[in-house]
Amino acid sequence: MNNKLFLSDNLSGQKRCFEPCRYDRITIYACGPTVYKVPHLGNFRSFTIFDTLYRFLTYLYPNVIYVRNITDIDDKIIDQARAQNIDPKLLTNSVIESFSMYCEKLNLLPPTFEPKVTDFMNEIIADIQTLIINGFAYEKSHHVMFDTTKYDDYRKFCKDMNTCTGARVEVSVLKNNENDFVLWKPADDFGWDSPWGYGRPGWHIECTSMSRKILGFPFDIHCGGQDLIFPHHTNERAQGWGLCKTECANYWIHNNFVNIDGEKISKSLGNSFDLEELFLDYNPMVVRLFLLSANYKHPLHFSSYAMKNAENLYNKWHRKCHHYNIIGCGRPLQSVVDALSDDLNTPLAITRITEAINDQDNINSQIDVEEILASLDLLGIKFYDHEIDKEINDLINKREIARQNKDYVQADEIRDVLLSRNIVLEDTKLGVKWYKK
RNA sequence: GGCCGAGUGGCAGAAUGGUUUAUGCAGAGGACUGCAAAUCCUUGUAUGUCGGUUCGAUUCCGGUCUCGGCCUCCA
Repeated sequence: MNNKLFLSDNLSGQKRCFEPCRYDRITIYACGPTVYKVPHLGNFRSFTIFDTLYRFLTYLYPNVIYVRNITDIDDKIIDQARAQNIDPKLLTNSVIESFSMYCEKLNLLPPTFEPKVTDFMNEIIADIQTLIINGFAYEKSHHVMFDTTKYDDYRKFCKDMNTCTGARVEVSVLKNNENDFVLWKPADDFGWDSPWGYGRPGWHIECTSMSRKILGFPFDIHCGGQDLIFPHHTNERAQGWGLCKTECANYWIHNNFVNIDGEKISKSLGNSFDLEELFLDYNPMVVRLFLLSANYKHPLHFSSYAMKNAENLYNKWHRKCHHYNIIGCGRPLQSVVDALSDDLNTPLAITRITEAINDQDNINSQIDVEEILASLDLLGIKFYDHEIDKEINDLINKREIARQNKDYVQADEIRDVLLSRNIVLEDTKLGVKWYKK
């Protein structure tokens, strides 16, 4: 492997050279959505970043297994379903459908596995039993709690974090220790039978059971939003250790948030908005480019100005490249590979692509065009398909005839018609070019 | 209160112990165009603050200020 990949591992707090467990089987797990509501732009930043990581790992290694789960049982799902007076399954299916549609629009590759929690209930129950047997969990009033004092390394993620004085914590009487957390809890309805009664799993055990079953411990990379560091990933480590006496993952990657008006976008803050609204104004590829325009560890500020920036850049790329529809051949630019190798530096990769595109000589060279297109593919950026092109090209040809006849009225009419469909024309010495606004 | 992260031009956002600090957008002037658009050429503006290390720091270290995040809902 010529290119060494460096990743900021949050557990060690250091940027480390990536050494996979096995070169022939790279394993990566990303915490996916809880489907009580369609994920918002901030959620999709995470999925887009890890999709890009998946794409890059796939470029570097022959076989990459990418797992992104779907949490389809949870208190919020129950609450939301009750509020709408519908079956939770109906709710989750509908949200999953929208989620999949947005994933497709944003050109997120399907993960190798996309497990649902409800399909892993046997594994979850078995894992909780194992934790009890191994002495890491205790049963109390039909609950099963994880005993955090049994795991010496519990605080590695959050070192000296004071968990007591934060005010938001109410220590339940069920807990033997303040950090203990729920593995299983009783449920009135929407539950499963278990040795501890009818109930459902706590939030953290599901990812442990699914990742262990599908990937095995330790797998290579565990990723998610930075709000998951504590408690979710902290507790996953504890559970993994309790089950297997091993780390569950070798690298922990966390992305920063999308901010709007100086605050993170969040479902609970109520400042999130549906991607559908965004897609009315912007091409999904513009949204993807925006989401990759900042380093994943840094906050990304959402504004119409920032979106406009991304749109302008995308249009520029499109204008220069979309006529070269070459797919699946060529290697990406070395400069782009270098940028991504350094902790997935997507803003720098975007810069490198722009530099290459700005260099007219490159555009005249077929091989370099392929390099640019392969680089765009690494970032998951694509242009349009030929079907639409044909209709547009027909109109453009009609307008060219009008222009040759100096019938500028008709020529401008056609241009306006296309413009109303957000197609912008350019008359160049090499012919007419168009791009989509 | 504890812990973590971030402060770069009008905006977004990279990089770097050193003669000239990207890239894109926006601005100004010019070329080109049936009109445009795009493109090309020219062009101005920045490293929160105070110290320290150094021949030299925006970059390393320390203080400080500001902002954001986590502290059992969260990507």
